[in-house]
Amino acid sequence: MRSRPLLSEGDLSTRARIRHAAVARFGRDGFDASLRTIAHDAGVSAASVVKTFGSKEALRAECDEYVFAIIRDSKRSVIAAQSGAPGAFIGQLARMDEYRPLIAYVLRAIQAGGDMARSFIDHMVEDALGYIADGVAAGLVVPSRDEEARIRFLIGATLGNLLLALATEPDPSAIERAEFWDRALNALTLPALEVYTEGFLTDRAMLDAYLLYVPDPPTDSSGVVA
Amino acid sequence: MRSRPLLSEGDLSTRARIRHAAVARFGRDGFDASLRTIAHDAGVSAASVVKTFGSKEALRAECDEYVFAIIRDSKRSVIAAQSGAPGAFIGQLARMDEYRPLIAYVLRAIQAGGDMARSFIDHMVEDALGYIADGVAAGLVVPSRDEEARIRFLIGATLGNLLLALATEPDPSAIERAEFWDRALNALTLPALEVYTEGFLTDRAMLDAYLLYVPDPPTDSSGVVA
DNA sequence: GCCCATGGTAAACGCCTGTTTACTCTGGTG
DNA sequence: CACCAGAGTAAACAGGCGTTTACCATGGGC
Repeated sequence: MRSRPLLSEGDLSTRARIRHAAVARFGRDGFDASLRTIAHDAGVSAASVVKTFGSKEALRAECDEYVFAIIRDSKRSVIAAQSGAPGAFIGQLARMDEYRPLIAYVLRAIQAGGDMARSFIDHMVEDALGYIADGVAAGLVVPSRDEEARIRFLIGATLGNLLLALATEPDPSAIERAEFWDRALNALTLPALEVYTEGFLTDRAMLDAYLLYVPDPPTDSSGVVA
Repeated sequence: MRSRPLLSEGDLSTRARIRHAAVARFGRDGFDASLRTIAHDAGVSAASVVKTFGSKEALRAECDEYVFAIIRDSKRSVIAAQSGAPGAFIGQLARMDEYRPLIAYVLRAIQAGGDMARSFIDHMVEDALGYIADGVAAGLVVPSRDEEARIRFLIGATLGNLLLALATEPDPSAIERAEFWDRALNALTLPALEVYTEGFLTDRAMLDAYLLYVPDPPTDSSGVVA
């Protein structure tokens, strides 16, 4: 019910101002960003950050929760656009000025790994399992021998390519600008649509050989085949 | 012409022993690993590392060069297996005990970004441009409207998925064990072969809409479309 | 008018980092 | 033997980090 639900700079409590600065700075520079830098961004002292949140780890946890919640909500808004590849909604959000810092934060969190990365990806997988099943039922999507493994692969392809774009970008401030995301997403869209629509290999030799080698698609959750 | 050309533990000069320890430790823990840890692994003092290499940055540079050179050479050995997706040879190498620390190192370097990551990926792209063109000419590979963009996407899909597996692995020592790579690679192989062989979307609507929206495939090297 | 809770800070603390300094040991040479 | 070059190290150093401590201001309740 807030009039400007995301990152508004002006009339915020100290706590919210620090959190805002932390999300932006973590997204820009990664989680090695120092408390003093964040404090400076927020216009307070480093001691004040610790006094407000208890510790850097607690600040990080609150940022995680904050960003995660907003992204989760926003997914419902753009869920109509979820007809494409799993993970593509990240790209849609990154094109919106107000969501861009949050997407940067999410990518940094995935890059850093840990529980946050795992649970975020798991959440995307669970989401995708639903609407991909719908796509298959509607005849829009080719069925797979292991739906979850395919979804993890496709999400990994999208996120992984974005991660690579992030890691190989020389200018650390580029991640804040729309131009960076336009460039990264445009480079991805055509080849992804090509490969997903027209395939990449013309004959089935490799797939059939692998299917022969591996007796059956796995039934456990990890997609591991013996 | 060395009898054991890669990482042999025993009869090495101090310089080689430190470099060996550094490659292994950087690959396991990333480049934040401390000089003291590496020195301890190599059985020397931290001062000795600096005295031998000049600085941590110089040690890192020598490790980069060393690993890069070996991977580059080894690619020629497994080039017969390069019939599959771009970047897949990384997976082949990771299954070999002697190359596994080097692959871990490369992934950490890509994760860390910077010049090393860029030049390594560029090198893979250049390689793939050649043999994918052959595949297209032989009728084994579907042609693309922008070959380089497709290759970057496919390489990013493979490397990105491995990066995600690395980042979401809770046990930091798992990366040294064959089981981790088997798990990660097995989870990737089936869905990749499926999508590359059978496609993912059944109709051309999205691709055609995008092709209509974007006037022409780009001719510049970056794959950027306006 | 007093007083205490609240919110904030400057300065210091302890720890870890890469690096430097001063020193010791060892082995080969004139 | 004398001696010097090279390899190696322990200990100290400077700087950055997250965090703690002691302190200051401000403002509402008795």
